[in-house]
Amino acid sequence: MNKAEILIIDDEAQIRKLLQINLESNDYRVITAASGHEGLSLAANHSPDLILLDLGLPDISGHKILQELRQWYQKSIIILSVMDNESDIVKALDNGATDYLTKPFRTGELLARIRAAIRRNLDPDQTTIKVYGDLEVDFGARMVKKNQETLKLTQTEYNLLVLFIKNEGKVLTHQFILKEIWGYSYQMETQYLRVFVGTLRKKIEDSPNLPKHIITESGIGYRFQ
Amino acid sequence: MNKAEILIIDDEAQIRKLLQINLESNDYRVITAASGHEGLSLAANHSPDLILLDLGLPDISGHKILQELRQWYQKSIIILSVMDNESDIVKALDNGATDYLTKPFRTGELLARIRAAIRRNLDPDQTTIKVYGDLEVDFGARMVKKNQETLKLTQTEYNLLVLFIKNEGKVLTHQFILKEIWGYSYQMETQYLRVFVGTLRKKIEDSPNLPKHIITESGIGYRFQ
DNA sequence: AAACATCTTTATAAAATCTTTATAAGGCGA
DNA sequence: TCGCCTTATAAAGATTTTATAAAGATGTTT
Repeated sequence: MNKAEILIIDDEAQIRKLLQINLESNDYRVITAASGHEGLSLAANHSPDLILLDLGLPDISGHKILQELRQWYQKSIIILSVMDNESDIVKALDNGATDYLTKPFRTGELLARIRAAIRRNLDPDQTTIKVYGDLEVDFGARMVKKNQETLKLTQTEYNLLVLFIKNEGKVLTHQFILKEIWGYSYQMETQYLRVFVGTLRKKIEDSPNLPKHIITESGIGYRFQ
Repeated sequence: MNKAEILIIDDEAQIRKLLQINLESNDYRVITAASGHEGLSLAANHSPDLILLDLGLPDISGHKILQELRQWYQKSIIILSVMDNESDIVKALDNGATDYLTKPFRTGELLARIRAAIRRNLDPDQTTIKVYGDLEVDFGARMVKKNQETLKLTQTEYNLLVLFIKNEGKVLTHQFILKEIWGYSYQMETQYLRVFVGTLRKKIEDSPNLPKHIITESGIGYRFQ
C-alpha cells in the first residue's frame, strides 16, 4: 500500500509535532517545514499529495505562498489559520485553496477533510491499456489503436476483440465464441463468426490473409496472440 | 453568458429565500426543494452543477440523501447544517460531501466555497482555457470561441461540450451523457442527445456532416477528440 | 400580449451495422 | 489430381441506429 505524503508548513513547532503525530498514526507520510521558504522548497522537491499551510508565517505571507504553489502545484492545499476573518478565507479559496480550517480545529474533522481532499486528487482514470506490438487496446476509453491511429470498431467487433484478448493464447471454439458474443441460441451460426473475424482482421492485421493476431485453428475455432 | 445551476435542499423557507436571492444576484441559476424527496427528484431531473444540502430535513435524513445522491451524482455537494458535532461532519465528508458549513454561515465565505467547489467540478489539472485547433473553451468565463468568434451556446449545449472535453478521447455511452447532463431519470432519452449533438456540431464543426470533434460511435455513444 | 429563445417531441431520410446468401479459396487424405 | 470439408470474402438484403428538420411546448423578455 502506498502511503500518501503530506507537507506541513507551519512555524509553530508544537502544532507541527501534534499534526505529525496524528497524521503518521493515520498512515500518512509527513514532511514538515517551519518557514515559507522551506515549505516552497520541500513542495518542489517532494510534490506531496497534500499540503497543510498556515497563513501566518514569519517570512512570507501565506497568501503569497499559496499563489506561488498554485503556479505549478495542482493537488490539494488545505489552509490552517488562526485568522477567522472572512476576507482571508475568501481570498484563500479564490486563490485556489482546497479548504480552509480555523485553529483550533477538531482533529477528526481535519482528518476527514484531508481524506476528502486526497480522494479528489486521484483521477478515476484506472485505464488499463494492453499493447500487442502495433496494437493498443484501452479498455477504459473503449478505444483501439493501431500504429497510433484510432480504429473504428463496431460493437460486435469490439466485443469479439475483447473476448479474444481476455483469453489470449487459448484456443476458443466457434461455439464458445458464439455463445459469449451473440448468446446461447447462436451456437450453430459459425458463418457469423467467419464474417466478423474477417472484418476484424481487416482492421487490426497488417495483412489480413496472413494474420499475426487472430489465428485460425481449422476445425476448432480461433486463437489470439 | 452560461450560468451554473445550484439546487438548494432546505426545509426552512427563510433560508431558501435568503440563499436564492444571494446566489441569483451572483449569477447562478437556482432551483429549490423543501424536502428530501423533492430534492432527490429535482436533482434527478436537472443534474445541477452543485447541491446545497441541509442535514436536518423532516422527511429523510440528510446523510441518507447524501448517500442516495452519490450513487450517481458526481458533482459538488456542500452540506449546510446547524449541527456542529464532529461526527456529523466526519460522516458527511466520508460519504462524499464536498464541503461542510455550519449555520449560521457568512455569505461571503459560502460564496467562495461554492466558487471553489464548482471550479473543482472540472478536472483538477484544467487550465482555464483549452484549445482544440480552431476551437477555444474558456472554463472560467464559460465561453467558447471558434476562429476567434464567440459562439452562442445554450446552457445544454455548453454543458454537453464541457462533458465531452472533460472526457476527451473516451467513448461516452448515451446513458452516461444523459445522466450527467439531464439527470438520472433521463437515461432512456437517446433522441434528446441526437438533437443536441446535432445543434452542437452545427456550431463547433467546420462541416457538421463530417465531424472532426464529436465522433459518433454507432450503437454506443460519442467520443470527443 | 407578442416576440423570442430554448427545450421537447415527432417524423422521416440517411447511414451504419448486422444477417444471410453465394461463391471462391485453401488444406488434406486417397 | 480429385473430392470433400472447412474457411474467407464479397455483396445483397434486412434491421437498427443516427441525423435533421420541423412542429409543438415551455418559459422569458420586452
